[in-house]
Amino acid sequence: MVGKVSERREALRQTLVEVAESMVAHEGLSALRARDVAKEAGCALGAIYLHFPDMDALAAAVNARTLQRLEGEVAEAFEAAQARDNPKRALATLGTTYAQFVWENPKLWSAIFELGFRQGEAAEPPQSPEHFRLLAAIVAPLRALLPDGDPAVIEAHARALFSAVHGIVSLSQQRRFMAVERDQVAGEISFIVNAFCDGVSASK
Amino acid sequence: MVGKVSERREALRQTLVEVAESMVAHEGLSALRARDVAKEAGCALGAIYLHFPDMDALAAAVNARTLQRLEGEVAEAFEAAQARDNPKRALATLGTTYAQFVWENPKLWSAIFELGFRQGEAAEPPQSPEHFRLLAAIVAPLRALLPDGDPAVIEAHARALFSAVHGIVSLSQQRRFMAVERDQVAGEISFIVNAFCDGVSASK
DNA sequence: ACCAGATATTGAACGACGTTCATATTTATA
DNA sequence: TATAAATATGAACGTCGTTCAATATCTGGT
Repeated sequence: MVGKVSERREALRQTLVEVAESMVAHEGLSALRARDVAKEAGCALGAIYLHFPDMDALAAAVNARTLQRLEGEVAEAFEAAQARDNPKRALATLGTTYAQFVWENPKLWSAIFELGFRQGEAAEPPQSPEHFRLLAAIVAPLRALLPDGDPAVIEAHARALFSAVHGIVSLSQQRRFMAVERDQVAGEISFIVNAFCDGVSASK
Repeated sequence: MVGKVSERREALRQTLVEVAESMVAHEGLSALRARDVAKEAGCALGAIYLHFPDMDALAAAVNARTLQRLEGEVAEAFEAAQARDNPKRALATLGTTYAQFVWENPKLWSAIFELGFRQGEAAEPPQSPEHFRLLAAIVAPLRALLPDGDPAVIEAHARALFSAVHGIVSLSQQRRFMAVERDQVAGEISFIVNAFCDGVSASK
């Protein structure tokens, strides 16, 4: 009728992910219900399971999209801010862009970790192009600060720096534990990034 | 029969929390089932709701215990490592002790954030004695590094430093996103703590 | 010691959920 | 068009958290 079978199959898969993404973005991961998704996507309840083994897999598809957007946006802003002679400033952009993304997409971002906790440890590290792009964007200015550094060490530092920024943003957004006040986040991120850079330079 | 009513009431409440804690510690928060708790605690299903408004409240009681233990242990190791003339070393102990607690109690620790995500933003900041003790333990060496610093700024730095360590440990334990490899965590925590301290000193 | 009235406890029943699978429908092939 | 294969359906199932009418227990006045 409307097209080839494989096309309609793929179209429904896309629709399911988009519907699910909208629900997670507006109501949170816990509001992602199979019956609601089916109704909104205009298919039968069981049809979801022709495209995804279970609801967690659908949620994972939503999370993969979010992660790609996040990594893409951060890497982009990061690269745009690359002043060749100012790696500190470039790295500070990492933090503020990450924080901004989290504030603009709090429930999509939460869903990534909510599902992660539910599924325990990840079996394999992320391997998307966006992920490598983001990692490379952090490694580049670190290499400028530490020209003779072991690449493996520099990558470990890059991961640690990103994780540190993630920790500040994460606890602040949840307002739990040892959270930094919201209006102090940007300042503290700059502070820690600058100190980190100075530490990198000094260890050379 | 066995004692006054109020005593038995309180005893059952304790039993419920202990049973729930054991379940979360061994099987994770998602394995905390009302019927299992009731059976294990030797009470009726409905009896749980005489002590807690819902299962999330029982989980929250477990989490409060975990958080107290965590904050207590970290603060203790932290204070024990206080070499008056070596605030860097003292602060590095913060990170390693936190990481060790997470590795020894992965599911109890996960439950704190799993429930947190489920319940959205916290309404009020934590106020337990252990929390203030931990905060004070971090503030003290920072004040040594920054004797004339504004107390509010120092507290913000303390929260940011803890959050940064939390981010490194958290992503590493989940093995997700930009996780630091497990055997590099201690080194990266030391690195970031040292750089942070140098940054604090330099900003004076 | 007895017995109401108050209080505490029980567990069957309810509704919502993810998931399954016998059935119905649509599509591809001859 | 006839027939087999592939695809979609949604009622039904089992498992949750939660409720509440029914039951058991306790308490204080006689």
